Amino acid sequence: MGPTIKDVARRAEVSLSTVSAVLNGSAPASQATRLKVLAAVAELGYEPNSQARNLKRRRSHAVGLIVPDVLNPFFALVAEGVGDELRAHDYLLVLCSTDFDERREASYARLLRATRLDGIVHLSSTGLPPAELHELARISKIVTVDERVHGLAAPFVGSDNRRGARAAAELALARGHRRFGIIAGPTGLWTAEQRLAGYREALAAAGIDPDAVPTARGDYRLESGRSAAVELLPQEPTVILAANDLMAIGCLQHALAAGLRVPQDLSVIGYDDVPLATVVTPALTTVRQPAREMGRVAAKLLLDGIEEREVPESVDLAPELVERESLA
Amino acid sequence: MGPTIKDVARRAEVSLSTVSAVLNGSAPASQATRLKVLAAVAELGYEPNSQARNLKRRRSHAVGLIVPDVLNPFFALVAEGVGDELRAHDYLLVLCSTDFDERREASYARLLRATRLDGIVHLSSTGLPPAELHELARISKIVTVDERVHGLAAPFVGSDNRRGARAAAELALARGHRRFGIIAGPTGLWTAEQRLAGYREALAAAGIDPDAVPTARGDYRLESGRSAAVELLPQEPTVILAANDLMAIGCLQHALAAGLRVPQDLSVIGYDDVPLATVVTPALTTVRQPAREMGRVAAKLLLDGIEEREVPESVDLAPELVERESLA
DNA sequence: GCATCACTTGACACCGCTGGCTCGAAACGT
DNA sequence: ACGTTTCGAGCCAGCGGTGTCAAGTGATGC
Repeated sequence: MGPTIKDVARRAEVSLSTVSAVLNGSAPASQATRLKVLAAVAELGYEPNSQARNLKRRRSHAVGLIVPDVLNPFFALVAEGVGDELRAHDYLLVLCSTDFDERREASYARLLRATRLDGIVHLSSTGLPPAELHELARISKIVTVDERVHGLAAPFVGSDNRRGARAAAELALARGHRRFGIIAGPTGLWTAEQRLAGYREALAAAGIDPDAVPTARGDYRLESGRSAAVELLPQEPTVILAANDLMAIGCLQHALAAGLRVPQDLSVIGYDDVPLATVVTPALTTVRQPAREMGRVAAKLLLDGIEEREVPESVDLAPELVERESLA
Repeated sequence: MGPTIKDVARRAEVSLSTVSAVLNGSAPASQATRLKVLAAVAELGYEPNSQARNLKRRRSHAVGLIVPDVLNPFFALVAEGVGDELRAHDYLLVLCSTDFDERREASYARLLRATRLDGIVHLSSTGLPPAELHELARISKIVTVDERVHGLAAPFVGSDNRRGARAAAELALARGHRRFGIIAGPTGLWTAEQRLAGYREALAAAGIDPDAVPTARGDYRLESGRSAAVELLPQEPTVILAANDLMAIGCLQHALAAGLRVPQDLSVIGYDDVPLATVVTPALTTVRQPAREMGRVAAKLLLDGIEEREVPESVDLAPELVERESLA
């Protein structure tokens, strides 16, 4: 075992509390004692045991991040943002990847509850988290990101998905497209519904009946974009609006494989602007969500809450259209 | 605050230690008391405070993962593997993303040292970690993954990079290629050097002088693959061997942009087999590293070490050639 | 009916650190 | 010169558990 505060006290020939006081600056100390203590700390290579400190202070100086899947670059970006903010404040990040599995999420919620984390950043994949999470939320600070969660009274950080989607549709309209196809996200997910609503709103405003637009549902994963394309292409749209980039790319691949030229024969617009969007050919025109920033802000809100500062009910970041090559 | 073991004891009308004994099974208890205790736990919704338990037991039931960048899908896969294994044993995962910055790595090492984690999984980006990490390694269990670390006496989990690279080069040779270009990884990195050695070995065995093969260095990132391509293409190779997929893709993009057809005019072989490899067009022929498995094994080794079981010095997983479309 | 034994149960001393409170001494005021 | 304030340092009681150890219980055997 490493040296304890007791060893330091003995070595510096002062009492335990004096060492503690010097190290935390929690009580005044004379220059002489301070020096003695610091010298002893250095000689011993003493490092305070944060378990003991946390127990006493009833804090853990750590926050959990519940996320469906770190392989998804959007989530990974959010995670990075959260991590950046936490590191800046010397908080630890406990990563919980649920792999879209509700049972795992529940078991994590239990684990985190026992762990007495100071707070949780929650990124839902279902919009309807298990009962355990509500339980956790009652005793722990929590903030939700990106996906609104039903019945969870927690600060929310996201972007205006409806507006972003509307902008995407309007751009396509402005380019002269009239034959649309839509790949929506999973039913019940707030982001998915908002984006769909945004698309439909813009189309309706341009005099196109949204109900007449071929619409397929995907699950936000690449593969589901492919299947959606299979469904949509026979209707011969000139542009497909996809609720996220991964599905847009799946769609793109299927279209390419089917011999269509993109964007000449078919245009595709994604959503999120994940790094991947620039590496596919043609590079994806999409709506940028400031994912890293969302993570950062969420962490900041959480830290504010933990340190009993005022926290806004919700903060919305602005989505931003980014034009690349997949729209003609 | 939530209920403590004291509250449970009072409610069940037994002593503190009885509750503890029942909950941990550390001492025999009659069926009757057990039931009383369990009932009280359920009624109160009691959850043991793991901070207190950890302090007493001198364990944290958490391990740290030091990784350069979770956005890199290879690292993310390793992280998933580590996370899977840890979750199965109810260990927490503390994520430390260093963003390739040695100062950050050092500051994480200090933070982790104070935190008394049970162990560390370390994935180096430099092969030469800061002094703080060596310090940390002295007092903490640690296992390294993928990248060998100089002067760190810790179990290692990786794959045989030399063999994988040789296999890639041999495949190209078998397809009749004679004009090679190589994009190597950063100097000083074990994986990079091993892969380069593997390529050269195979070429030499086929009677090609490795020193005469145009070779560029990249930093494992996509952009560096592009610049390497700029350097290499004028030499008119028919195939380029890249030390990882990201650089291979960068190279691919540049080649495509320069009007070359892949694989007809130029073949490209990557390394790692990240998920991205299948989404680019043409899909990348590459050498698969079992990243998730590596993470899982590393975590397993670490857990074994923590629980004082026998741990092998090093475990090597087998790389595997995966043929797709980028090789003609 | 009483001693013995196997089994339970409860008291208590920590784990390492914090912080309120007390105490002594020096510095100040009148 | 004495009482009062001030400030630095030490004592000690926790934080919420765990696990050892000794005492207590009921059942059993003679």
